[in-house]
Amino acid sequence: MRETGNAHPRPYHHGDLSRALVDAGRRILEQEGAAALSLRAVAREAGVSPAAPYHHFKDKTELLEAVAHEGWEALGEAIAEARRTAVTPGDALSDIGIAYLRFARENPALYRLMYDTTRDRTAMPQTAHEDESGYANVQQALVEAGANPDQQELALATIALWCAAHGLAEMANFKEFAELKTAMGGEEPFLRAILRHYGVFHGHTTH
Amino acid sequence: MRETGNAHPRPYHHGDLSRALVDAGRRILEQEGAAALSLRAVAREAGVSPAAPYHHFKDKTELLEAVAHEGWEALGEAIAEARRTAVTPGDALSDIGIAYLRFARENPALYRLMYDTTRDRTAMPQTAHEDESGYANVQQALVEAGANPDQQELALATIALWCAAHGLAEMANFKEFAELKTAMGGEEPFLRAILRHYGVFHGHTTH
DNA sequence: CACTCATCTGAACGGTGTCAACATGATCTT
DNA sequence: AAGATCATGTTGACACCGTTCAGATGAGTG
Repeated sequence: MRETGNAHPRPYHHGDLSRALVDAGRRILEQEGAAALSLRAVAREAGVSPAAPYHHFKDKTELLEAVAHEGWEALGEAIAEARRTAVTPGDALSDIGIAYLRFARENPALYRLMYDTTRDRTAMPQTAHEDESGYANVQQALVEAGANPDQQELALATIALWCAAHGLAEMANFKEFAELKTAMGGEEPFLRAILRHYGVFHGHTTH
Repeated sequence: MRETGNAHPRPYHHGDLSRALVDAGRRILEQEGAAALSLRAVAREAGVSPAAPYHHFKDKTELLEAVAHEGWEALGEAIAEARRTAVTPGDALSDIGIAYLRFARENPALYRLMYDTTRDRTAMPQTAHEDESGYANVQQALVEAGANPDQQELALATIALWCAAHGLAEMANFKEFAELKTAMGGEEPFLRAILRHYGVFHGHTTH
């Protein structure tokens, strides 16, 4: 029942197949899109038979969840770094927002998969409840930016921000916004302007 | 090249098959979930061979777009009614938000399909640019609530609101929020509290 | 009536997720 | 060292999927 195993134990026949499968899944997802992400394609890419993955994941769903999990970790790191490198605590929130949106824009298929799988389970990703997670970082940044520290109010503010960022991430590249974007001098000003509408962002230092 | 045809012209063999197909698709979507929504299942449900739909839709995608289109119309009506029945212009915005969220909660599979198809086309639904659309209603409600009437600023505010509502709609039933919801006395107070965080909502009249 | 042509059917193709039966070989026990 | 164990991988099959194509059907038009 042990999970995946440690780093390089070079196990039985293939050599950490589960890892190879997840990597293959991620590559297919980024390069060929979600439509091409079939169990068989992943097995093909990893050089094994179509049935081999079933010794590591009970389902196609479970494989996809593993891929999504890596996505959540990467997103969490992007957020943590944005907070770490922010000039002032006041900048941190909008910098986090921009980092979040950049991640979604640079990994669109992965980002979408992440929310598809979490929605199917009607639960936040596991990482979202750990200390190093994106959620915790947003919450702390809120506190440092002077938000109401009451626990319930703080939870509401964090959720509100997260939802807004997610919605924006999914809609930001509608064609209809192109005109508005150029009128505002690019995509980042457009995004920052919308973030500012949520009332919690003050950031003006941009790059 | 004419679209679907009018109400009851009782055409060739089946009798407005395209309509029957869209209805079947919607029923399958609501009752059996998105995973069961196959072209063949829709044809089966409509009592027709698997190849028949191809005389009305060039693709499975095109069928799904037709289903999604009905969803956008229904959502637009829900928003229009919420605005119409709001007690004061100040209530309209939060009432619209609640109506939006209720629609998403009551038709989760349809709501998801709606955004899947629109995201694939990287374009807002057609309805979103018509006068009777949800977008226009939100924009007008914003004006009546005293928002900045500058056109660019107004567009930004509308987009910001729409994105926030969408993000909230997709995340609102994460298990992790259950505790917070009951602590606040139900789901609607929870939703209204989050909407209030977006700074544009004042509503307190609830039902 | 004969003709046309949109509409529907039947059968087929390659692709998919999944499973059961079998092969393989690393590790553990003796 | 030999043999047993058992996780791992393969082969082949099943049902279902989206899609296409040749042919049947039958409503409307001349």
